Amino acid sequence: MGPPVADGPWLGMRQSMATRGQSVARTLRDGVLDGTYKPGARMNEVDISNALGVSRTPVRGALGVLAAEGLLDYVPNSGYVVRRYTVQDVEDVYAARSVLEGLAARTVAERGLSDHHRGMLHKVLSETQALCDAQEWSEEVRDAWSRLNEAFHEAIFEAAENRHLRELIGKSRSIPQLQAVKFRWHDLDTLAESYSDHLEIFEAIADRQGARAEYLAREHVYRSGRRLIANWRRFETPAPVRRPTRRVPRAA
Amino acid sequence: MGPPVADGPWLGMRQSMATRGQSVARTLRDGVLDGTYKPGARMNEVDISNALGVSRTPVRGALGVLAAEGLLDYVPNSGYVVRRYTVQDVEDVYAARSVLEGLAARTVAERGLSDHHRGMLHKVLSETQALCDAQEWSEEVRDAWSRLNEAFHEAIFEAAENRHLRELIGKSRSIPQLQAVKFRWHDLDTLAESYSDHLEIFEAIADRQGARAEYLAREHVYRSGRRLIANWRRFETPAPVRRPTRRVPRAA
DNA sequence: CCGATGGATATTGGATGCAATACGCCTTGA
DNA sequence: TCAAGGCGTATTGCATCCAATATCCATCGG
Repeated sequence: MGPPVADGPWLGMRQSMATRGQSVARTLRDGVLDGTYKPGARMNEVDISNALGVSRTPVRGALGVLAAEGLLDYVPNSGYVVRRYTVQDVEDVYAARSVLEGLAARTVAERGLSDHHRGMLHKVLSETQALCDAQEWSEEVRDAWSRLNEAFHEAIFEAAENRHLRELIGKSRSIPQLQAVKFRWHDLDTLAESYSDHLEIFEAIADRQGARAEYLAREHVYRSGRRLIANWRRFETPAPVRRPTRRVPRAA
Repeated sequence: MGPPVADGPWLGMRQSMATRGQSVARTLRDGVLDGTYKPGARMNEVDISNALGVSRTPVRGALGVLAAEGLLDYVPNSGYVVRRYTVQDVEDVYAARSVLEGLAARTVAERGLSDHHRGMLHKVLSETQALCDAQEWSEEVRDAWSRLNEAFHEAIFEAAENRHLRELIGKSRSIPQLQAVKFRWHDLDTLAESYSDHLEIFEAIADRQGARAEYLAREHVYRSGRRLIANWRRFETPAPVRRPTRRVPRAA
């Protein structure tokens, strides 16, 4: 691990990027979102450096960025800790998300759907309906539904053509452990319910019913939030018995 | 400027903070918001280091954070540039802000005002009324009004007790040059109009009229946004004649 | 006269070493 | 037995050095 490093295929990097710093940031961000790094966990710079095969410099940069994104808490001279979202936090996030998605839906309804976005939404809805009609439930179905749900909402944000709105929604979707918790308790009934919501939202948008689209989107997100909140506690990592201690005694 | 640095009173630092990195971040953030660093300007690490009397290390950290906050654009291997907000961007921001402030107002109306927040709002409104009644207009009046406006909205966010909402609103208020542009064209009429808006919002909240509070807040922010947008172009820095070039030839 | 090409150089990216800080633990005293 | 203080050490903060990269500019070829 000398200075030049010979640029081998860095193990631990999920994808090559422009700079090591960006690469590390992406790796750590994914890790926080999917629960690899659990809420309350200390982000030790040296450990991460060793794990990713880089020096502390890009790691420090990445940690600062993730803290600015709200994924980590930073305590000067102490370090970075994965931020813990309480049930209250999740409620707050979804309250905000619901009005933002409402805005997106209304905007698209008023602006009108382009053929491109109409096609995308139609495709997503068709596939979702197929999933519903199959009347089967499995890991694969759940993942497929997760992706379709993502795609539906994503298409609406994209059609709204509001850069700032995208950034805010992105922030609202960046919750530690969210990927690990979301959809975990879903079943065929909730799938059908969500599909029906999506269909109504789409029709309202297509019919350029701005106020109705906004209301439906808000309500849809609100209900999704309720489901998530009802299950959040069950997946919470246990409370921090001791305050996040600085040093973890090594095995040796 | 040797390694130990003897910790003198660093010139250029506006306030001492826990770490140099935080201090630099705050200084640069203020500079971007108040227009000291103009949109499109390159943030040269060496120049900033020299200006602030620190090494490049904390500067680099701060730049990464500001980029994550959306104040700077980052191009790998090229550097950081102050993000340029077009009229479209400002429209987008205010579209989002209006629904977020609407949410805040509705939340407070439904939750009910604590005595503390009721007192704060009352105080702010009284002072604003005094400002209106004086029927004078000056730099000082404008600044006072700016602060009172800030305080009014801030009190409502605080009363909403929604941490995430606060973060999102904060992001929506972080626009380069905003401090330099905002309120610049205001006069006694717009002051009176805004005061009247604030009063109505307050009364709706106090009367626990959630839907009405939401509507009024949305509309109020929307109108403020219209005013800002109408004047944004006039204060825009001229278009970048050449693409943001990497190197600026020195005088020597 | 204009476009391509190859240094020269400014600037960023990253690694390393050292200083500063805070935490854990042990000692000491009552 | 428990509280207070000091020491050792892990860890972060920062400065500096070197490598990598992109831009600029001069030169060259057409």
